[in-house]
Amino acid sequence: MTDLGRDAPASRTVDRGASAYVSAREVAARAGVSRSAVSRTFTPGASVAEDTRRRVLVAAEELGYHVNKLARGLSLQQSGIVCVVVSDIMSPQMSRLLGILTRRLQQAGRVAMVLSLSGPDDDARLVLQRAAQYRAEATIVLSGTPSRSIVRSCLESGQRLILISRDDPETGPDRIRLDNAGAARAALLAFVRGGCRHLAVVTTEKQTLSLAERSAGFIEAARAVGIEPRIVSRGVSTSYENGRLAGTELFTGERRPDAVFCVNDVTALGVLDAARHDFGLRVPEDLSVMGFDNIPEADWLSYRLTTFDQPVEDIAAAVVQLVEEGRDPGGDPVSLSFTPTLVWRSSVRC
Amino acid sequence: MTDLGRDAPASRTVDRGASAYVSAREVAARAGVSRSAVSRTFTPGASVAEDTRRRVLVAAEELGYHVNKLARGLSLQQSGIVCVVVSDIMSPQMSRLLGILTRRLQQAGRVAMVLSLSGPDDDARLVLQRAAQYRAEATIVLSGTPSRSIVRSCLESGQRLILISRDDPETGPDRIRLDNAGAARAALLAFVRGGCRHLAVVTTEKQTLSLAERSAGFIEAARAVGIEPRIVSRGVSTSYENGRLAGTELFTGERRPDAVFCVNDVTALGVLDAARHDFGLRVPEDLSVMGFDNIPEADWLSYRLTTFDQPVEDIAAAVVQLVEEGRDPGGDPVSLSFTPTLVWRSSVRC
DNA sequence: AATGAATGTGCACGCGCGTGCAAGCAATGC
DNA sequence: GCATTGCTTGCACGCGCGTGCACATTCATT
Repeated sequence: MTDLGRDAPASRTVDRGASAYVSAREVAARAGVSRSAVSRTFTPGASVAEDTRRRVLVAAEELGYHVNKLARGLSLQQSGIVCVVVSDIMSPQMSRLLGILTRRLQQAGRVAMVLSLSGPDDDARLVLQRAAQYRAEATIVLSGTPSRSIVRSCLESGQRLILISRDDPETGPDRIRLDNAGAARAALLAFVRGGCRHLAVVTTEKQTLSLAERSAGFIEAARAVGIEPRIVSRGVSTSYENGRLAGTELFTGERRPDAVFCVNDVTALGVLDAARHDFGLRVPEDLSVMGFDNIPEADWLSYRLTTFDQPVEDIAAAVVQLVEEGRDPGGDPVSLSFTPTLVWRSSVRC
Repeated sequence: MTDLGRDAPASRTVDRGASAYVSAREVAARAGVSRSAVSRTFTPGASVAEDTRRRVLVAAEELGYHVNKLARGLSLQQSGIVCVVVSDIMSPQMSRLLGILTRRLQQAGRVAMVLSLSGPDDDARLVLQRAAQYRAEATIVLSGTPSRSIVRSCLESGQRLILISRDDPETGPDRIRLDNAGAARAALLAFVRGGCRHLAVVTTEKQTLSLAERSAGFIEAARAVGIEPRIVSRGVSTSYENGRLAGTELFTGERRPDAVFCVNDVTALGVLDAARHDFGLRVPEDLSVMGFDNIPEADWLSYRLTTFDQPVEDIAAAVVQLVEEGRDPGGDPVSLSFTPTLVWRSSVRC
């Protein structure tokens, strides 16, 4: 009565040295119940007698049993896996978003699978294919701009796609966006109010949607008040080094600007350092610099960069909610927009 | 002869709005072959006639089929999933390592599942449990210090554990370590050669193995040459803010140190900023500061921090190799050690 | 023409799990 | 005493896949 079926008549594949995970059948054998009972014990809401439940739990504990979520996902058709596509994890802003996202997904009972996008657009397809192979409940694209055909084929093959600050608005996937143009207008307004007239904008040669919106928004707003800003784009990615190079270019010639709007904090810090250390400019007396993202470094004493904060927590929360809701097949794709808030520090004259 | 079995008599579950992924059976029906043929087409090295192979590929393409790696993993007993346990993704060093790691894992045909460790040690168990549930081929622990009992129970339940700079050497899992003590000795030597005699070390109250080794190594080395360094530990985590606070404490009193060794770059930058901006000290004339990790920010113009570079690429490569090799059941756990290299910049007098 | 080898294909099983269905059992109502 | 109800439990099936085995087919060889 105590413990029958002591020796597990489980299977013949017992001696697998590597990854010898315990299966429910072995637990069942040890607990002297059927495998169904084990399964029910670990299924919330299933009907199991308190006695058997306890016996199963004891046996599971002793054997070190863990439900196989892969198999469970197979029958339930939901893996619990959410893929997150990123290219530059190292960048402070991306790692911030990624961190918050994984944490929240985890709290929601999901798990984040991070897919790195190495270089060109081409492997966007490979990465998304990977996501499909693991039957991701949703795929969140933080970096890279999958071509429209790729996006369509993903959607057709049953994948759930959530683009964050990616692509143009007319395609099919759910989208989360930032009011970049509005922020850029606010930036211009701040510069003008501070008395700056010689404006410049620093961006990169290869622009993503976000970056393009920011620079274009700034340029438009400037023109609307009769100012034609200088535009400097350096390098492919928004790095500190490219920011410094852009700054060097800006400050070398004659018409030195008195205010620079950077599409990105890291770039802005590069510009800032070039101004101070390479050209001996005083910020904000000689020069105002504004960034975007509000990365932690922007608050450091050496910089105190005025910038726009992305509501990362809200964005992550929205994404998780989208994932949890699921997607109704016929329904229109969701499109959410968030507003960055200006964080005043001391890199802009006011 | 062209295409028989046109309408897929697949299953009754066709109308699943959400995540309607295509299965091999439907592809088989469309291509007019058996499901085995489809399976073999996507299995490297399996025997398929060129003709059927093409037909299958066409059908798969049309239907948007992707092999279900969950199911494949179920029968092959290898999921391709590698879990990476991290707590502070936001920190530059962690995100650097994580980025390289995910990329290399991906190149090796694996996929990284990131598990965030929220706060206390307690949920280390929950997180590792999660890894087991997804039948991770290996679990790489970058943050958090799972208690020995947790580690043992993980190993017993068949999990493959790789600890990076974690735990003490006597437990069972594979380990990758850094020669922190050696680096600390080199740091001291550099200070002494630079003529510094009033030394200090900045660390945190809650130390991980790495941090403890660094501070202890420095202290020992200092005592070996007859110097008793001041020790300041601030806060729980190694953050910029805690570094700044530690710096404030160091520079406020009488016996101001002329050299500070920080267990961490981010902390060092906080100390540096406190020294320069809050106390008007000149670096390196009045004060030498050394950090650890060589994060990108350390190379920025405002800091130019002398620090130790972790061979992140090598570490990641070693981890991937460990994962690929598998673990022979009886064999001793692997233990690898790497050596950080001193990167000279201009925050230390020489 | 007959035989052997070689190649390709389908069948059926198992991987670990959830669950509908029916059978078992105890408790309750008449 | 019997019928009814409610709760457990085991059986059996399917989720999507890889693969051993047997069979069909083709081709070269004797």
